[in-house]
Amino acid sequence: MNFEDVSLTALRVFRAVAEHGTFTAAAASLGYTQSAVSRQVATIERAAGTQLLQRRREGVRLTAAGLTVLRHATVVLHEIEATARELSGLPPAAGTVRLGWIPSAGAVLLPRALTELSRTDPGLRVVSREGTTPVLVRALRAGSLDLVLLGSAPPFRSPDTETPPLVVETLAERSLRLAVPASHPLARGDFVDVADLRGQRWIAGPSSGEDRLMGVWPGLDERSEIAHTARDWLAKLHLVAAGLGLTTVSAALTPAAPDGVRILPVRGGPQEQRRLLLARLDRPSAQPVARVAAALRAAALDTT
Amino acid sequence: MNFEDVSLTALRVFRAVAEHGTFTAAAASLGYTQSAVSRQVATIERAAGTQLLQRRREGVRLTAAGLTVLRHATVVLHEIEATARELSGLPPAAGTVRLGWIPSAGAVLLPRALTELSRTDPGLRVVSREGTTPVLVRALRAGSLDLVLLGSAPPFRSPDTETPPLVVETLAERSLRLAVPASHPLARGDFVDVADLRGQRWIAGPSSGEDRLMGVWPGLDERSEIAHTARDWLAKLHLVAAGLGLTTVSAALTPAAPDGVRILPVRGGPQEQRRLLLARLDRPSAQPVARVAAALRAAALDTT
DNA sequence: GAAGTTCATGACGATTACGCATAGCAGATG
DNA sequence: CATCTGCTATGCGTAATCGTCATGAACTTC
Repeated sequence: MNFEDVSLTALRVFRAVAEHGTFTAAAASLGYTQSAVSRQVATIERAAGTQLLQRRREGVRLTAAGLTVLRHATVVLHEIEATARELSGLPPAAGTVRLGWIPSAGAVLLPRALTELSRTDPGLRVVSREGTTPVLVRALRAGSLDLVLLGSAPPFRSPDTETPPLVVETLAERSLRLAVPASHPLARGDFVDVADLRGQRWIAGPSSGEDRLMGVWPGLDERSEIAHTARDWLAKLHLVAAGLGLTTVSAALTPAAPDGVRILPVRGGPQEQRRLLLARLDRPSAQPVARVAAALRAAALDTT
Repeated sequence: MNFEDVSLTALRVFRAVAEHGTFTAAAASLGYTQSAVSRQVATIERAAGTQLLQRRREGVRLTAAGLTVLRHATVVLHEIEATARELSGLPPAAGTVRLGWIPSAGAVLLPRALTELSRTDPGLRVVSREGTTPVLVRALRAGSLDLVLLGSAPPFRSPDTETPPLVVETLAERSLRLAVPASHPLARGDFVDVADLRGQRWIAGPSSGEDRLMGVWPGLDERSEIAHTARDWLAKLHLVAAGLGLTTVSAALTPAAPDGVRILPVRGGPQEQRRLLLARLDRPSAQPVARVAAALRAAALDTT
């Protein structure tokens, strides 16, 4: 079987798998069973004559050939969708930009950039969605997002190691700060000393994988007590406001801190920097995408 | 049924129909029966929700929607083929240019341009094929040719009236000439007077459609005797050499005239001009295509 | 070692796609 | 006017394909 005999269905299934990272999730997103996905992937791999996916316990990873297929598949499927749109008389819909963002970019940068955009480019339509870094990166590679806002911590590795590499731009570099209840003794000054952080109670992020101490000040070698874990920033900050613990927060979130929470720098330890990244594919960006990127860049400068 | 549900097979069939102009010819080129083609076209039209082809007695003609679909289909199919090539480890094969030409461009211009190209761009591969104007234009639109050499006579209408229009460039404008046997009384001078053309025997081209007098000097209102009809230039010119008749020929063919044939201008009538055109789609041309176009342009100037 | 992931696969029913044969239609030809 | 020769459309039977269900195998986590 030749690759030219693949079906569009197989390409769609493959794209969904690439985007969601597992057969099961892809199946759910398509309304198929996992079995159907498995067969379609087997078929397309037979057609390609090579493995396109490395099966690993936690899901799949694209091989080099898989990336090649994905690159072409996104073009093909996009073209089909564009044909359908044109035939139904709709405009080319080239004005819509799809943006992905991590939660910590959603409270300040995103609304500012979008507000500004709606003033300067009222014709531009932006649809956005939140997600974790791996989810957003996969969606970007699968062609279902045009731009992605990501975070990065030292040693500032690239968000993925695939080829071709993503085009990544640093929008801002901010120091990591501490969210402290206004009523807390530590909140009296304009900064906190790292020595005072031992023995505090912490509100951590969801313990996902390696960086399981997200939310706890880095480098505290003593066993820190994690009192609560939460993913949502509003919840985290209100837990802090209620005096239930401390948490780390990017300086960029300062303007969004609710009453009862102070965002303070920490002195005495190594500089803890966090970067906000804007990533896209290495294809030439359409003009509306470039406008949104520019607005995000401007908004990031604004919040300095 | 939505257009997004079309199959690649349907797109391929549709492209073949657009290229060959009839269901039957498309079926033959694909190794299908006419029945299968008819069904696939019906399916894709149902998916598109509109007629894509006007059925006429002599074949089909694309509607506006049909052109839209064709445009996208060529992209999609090209992308699939590129994927197949990449997966089999071959280079992107971006160095191959597909050129179409009408017979009168094949004897002089084509070999000159290709010889020159093989000297200046040895890495460039050109595959070419001969065809009639409508066949070549359809093949160009269907994406199976990159460049097409065409002829044009007054009133120099565009080779087709579809949208988007083809990008057409005039490579040369030559006067129409007369091929005369060297032994013929008319061959004594350096030109022929139009008055002497009455009552001659002619070697015409195949009587296809409107321009059924191709080969006979235009404007001879009397009934001219067509002694032979031939499509092939070598045959035509050797029929002339054997004294079996006269025929018209573009001045560009002069260097290719065999012994026993003189190519002479005709005086006394209106100027009969013929243009050699180079046509391509309105998409931006890849660099190798531009090289070939440049070589053709240069060769056309050379043969002035 | 039990439970919960992951992907793979045999069996089955519904759909689809093809070729064959034939019908319908319009212009050319005698 | 009848026939012939292009063209496309369609009824029918067969063979391949696709998706679900149910189950299995490999592996991590508790």
